Amino acid sequence: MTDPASELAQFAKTSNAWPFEEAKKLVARVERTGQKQVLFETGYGPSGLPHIGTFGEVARTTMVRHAFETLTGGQIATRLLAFSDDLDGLRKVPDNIPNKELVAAHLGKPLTEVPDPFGKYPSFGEHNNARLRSFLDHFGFKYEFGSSTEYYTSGRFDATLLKMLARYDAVQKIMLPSLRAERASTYSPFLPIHPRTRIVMQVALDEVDVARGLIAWRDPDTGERFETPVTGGACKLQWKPDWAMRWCALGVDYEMAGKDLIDSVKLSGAIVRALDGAPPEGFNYELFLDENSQKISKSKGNGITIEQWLTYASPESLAFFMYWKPREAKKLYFDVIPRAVDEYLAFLDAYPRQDAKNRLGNAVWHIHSGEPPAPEFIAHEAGGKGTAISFAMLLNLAAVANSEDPAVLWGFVRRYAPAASPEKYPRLDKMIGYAVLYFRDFVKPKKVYRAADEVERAALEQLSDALAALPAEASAEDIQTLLYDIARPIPRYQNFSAKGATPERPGVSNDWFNMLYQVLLGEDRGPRFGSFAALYGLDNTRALIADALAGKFLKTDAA
RNA sequence: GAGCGCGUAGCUCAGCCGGUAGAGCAUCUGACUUUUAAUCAGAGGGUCCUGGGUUCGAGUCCCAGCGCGCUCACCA
Repeated sequence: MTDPASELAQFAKTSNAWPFEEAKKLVARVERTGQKQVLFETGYGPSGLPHIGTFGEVARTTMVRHAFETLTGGQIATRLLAFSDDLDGLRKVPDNIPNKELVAAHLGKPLTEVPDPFGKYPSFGEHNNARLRSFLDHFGFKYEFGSSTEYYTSGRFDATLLKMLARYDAVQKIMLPSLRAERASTYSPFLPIHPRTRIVMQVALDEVDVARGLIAWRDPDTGERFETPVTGGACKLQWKPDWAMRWCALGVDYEMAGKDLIDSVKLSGAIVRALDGAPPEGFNYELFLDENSQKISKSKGNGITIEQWLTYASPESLAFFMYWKPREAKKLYFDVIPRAVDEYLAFLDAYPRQDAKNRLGNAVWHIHSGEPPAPEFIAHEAGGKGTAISFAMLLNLAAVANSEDPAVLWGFVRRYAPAASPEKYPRLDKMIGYAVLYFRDFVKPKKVYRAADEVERAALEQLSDALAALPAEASAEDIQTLLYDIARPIPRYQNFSAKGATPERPGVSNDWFNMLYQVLLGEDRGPRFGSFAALYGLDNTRALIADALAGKFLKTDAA
């Protein structure tokens, strides 16, 4: 019998799309170990809010997960653990929170012991965990949430923690060469939580007592000596040993990380082996860069936020951005949005025409977990084949129409396809909404308007008066005729070589229309002006002329 | 110092398992002239960073180099 799932799996085996390449590593791992389940992990540091990188990591990991399920025909169970390192000590007060003094009084304590500055949760850590979960839920990711504090205190890590204590020397042998001398002298993989101040202590160890499962250390301020069990949440691990311990204790099979963590992955992997475990599969993706080609970091606040992206484009376009070439450094800034949208649409457009093998290499297959929606085609005439309307086209349209009103853009779309409507094309409708916002914020400010000279000024005033005399319901054709009649007597715009032109009734040259675009719209090209005025409204058009003549659009180079 | 990535038309980039070098934009030519460009037809444009190697054959694979960018080496 031909099981479609296994047929797909056969094609998947030869696919070189990166999620399959990644998933194949996991298939080899499963074949090696005979395990019946695969665990994916993504990490999260709850000292900040979830951001675009968090989205990228979960989205990409989900793509690998789905590729793996396809390769194995669903025979191996998969889990995705979104793990929050909320036992980590708070290092500094974030800028973007209220009640900073409240939080500042608890610096150094585990995030789950710092009060919530928003006053909604028992702790700051729990607040941010909740934000992470609602963030991931909002995008519909399937995952399980894990809290470091909960895992530590419940004893789930105890066995591995004791093992690390027993292998203390081996761990130090791995870690110390990676550190500078002054840091190495006090380095300990175990960070005891001070029993009185609750601060996560970074102190040199006095003694390692494997038999009793304890470490001994001294308070640097008072000199007082403490003995702390490494188990039960009394003690946390430095992050590289922590990562390794977690991989080992939970049996993590896959975790990806940015290229800034390449060395950390190596060190943590070595520690896992020292604990007789096997490090997970994974790969290093390139970092996102801001407009100046600098690494995007949450603390710097450069680049673009996920909210900003979603103001101007769909979540699918962002998922596409995450899919596309994860190993290449990419600028993550506003100007990449239109292209991401259009490439996504192009792949969506191609998908129905592709055979199974090519579909598996198509980004939209990975973005939509194997079930991309049908593309929306706008047909020029009933029964026509239709074309997909691109974001670039809409931006161009918004620019030449000079409009932030979706209804005006819809008017132009209907000129092309009379049967189109927001109800019939909901995704196009959304895209039009995105386009007008993008136009308003990024295109319009860069428009260059030209000042009208005396002849142009007179002609525009004449045009404005003539428009005022037209009935409000004047058709595009009526307006177009008016435009020609206004320009015809003006020598500058006369064109005697035009078809049907006579010396008594000259044609009108393109210069007339070009002037309208340059002075009124700040563009070298534009829509058929009669149609524009009809859609835009006669009063609005007159106001536009008045504003242009008043010099309101001219850049004042006051600097 | 170490690591990662990139280098293909004027610009932005594609190029899959090695088989005569591609697209969009830009440029140029032509068509259309109560016309709009969200149009139609066509053209030009390349030392695929350099040098070696493998191969019947290399933009593609391997080695070395050059250039550009980023990251790490304190914390996560």
